[in-house]
Amino acid sequence: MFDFMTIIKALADENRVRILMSLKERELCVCQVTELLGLAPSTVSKHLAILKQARLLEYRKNGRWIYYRLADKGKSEMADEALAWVQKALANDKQLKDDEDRLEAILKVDAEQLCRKY
Amino acid sequence: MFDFMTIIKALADENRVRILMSLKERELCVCQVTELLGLAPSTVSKHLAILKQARLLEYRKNGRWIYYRLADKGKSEMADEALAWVQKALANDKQLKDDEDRLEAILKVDAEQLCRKY
DNA sequence: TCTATGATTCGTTATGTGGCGAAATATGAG
DNA sequence: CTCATATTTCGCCACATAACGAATCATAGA
Repeated sequence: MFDFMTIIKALADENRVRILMSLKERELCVCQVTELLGLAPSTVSKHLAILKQARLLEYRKNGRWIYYRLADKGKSEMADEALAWVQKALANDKQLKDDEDRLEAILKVDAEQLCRKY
Repeated sequence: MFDFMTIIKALADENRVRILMSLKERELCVCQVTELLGLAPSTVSKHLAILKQARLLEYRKNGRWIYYRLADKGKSEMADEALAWVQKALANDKQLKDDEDRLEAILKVDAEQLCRKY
């Protein structure tokens, strides 16, 4: 029950759901997520930490950059099923399609240039 | 996205999840749910309203009693899948098994006698 | 080492939410 | 109608949480 509630509460914020969906096809560094959501870096960092705690995300470091991705499957069955459910439920969401389009543009900008804004 | 967030937020409270799971096999009137959770009737009523708004529950009136049940399938695909996911994820939850046991006892008491306490 | 920079942590503030009791509503019984 | 009772609505309080900016930490490069 505790693990389940941790996952549900992690999902119970629109910006965190947007993060999960933006990571469906690729990994992103924090500044790219920040650009997508239009929030302060500290806020995004907190959201990522909450998703990580729920075992919905993992990350890897590469120099000064930290790349987040959806959790690898098989580590937490509950997390796997939560992610599958969210993706299915929101597969055709219009707002998230907008995010996807804007993300395409963000990915075309050099990450180093993008981050320098903050 | 709005419907999805409404459902997720409805699920993001342990007492509301307990309500959903207690209704898995049967309908219950408000005072039975109140007895199960040990909360004030007004609080339970609010929780039920939130679940109803998310289309996870329906109800029927019978005299002074109002019986709540899980939403009939086929009305909201998102709600159907949410309920299926919750039930699968928590199928073996220990705390919820306790609820189930206590519910058995509550159901043996005449509902009229039970409600008179409040 | 020193500086620049990506990310996180901390402190604060505003808003949201769960809880209760009192009052209101609705329905059945007498 | 009047009273009892099952439920909901309302007003309030305590606590949780999302947001920001400032400060801190960590790492790469000069």
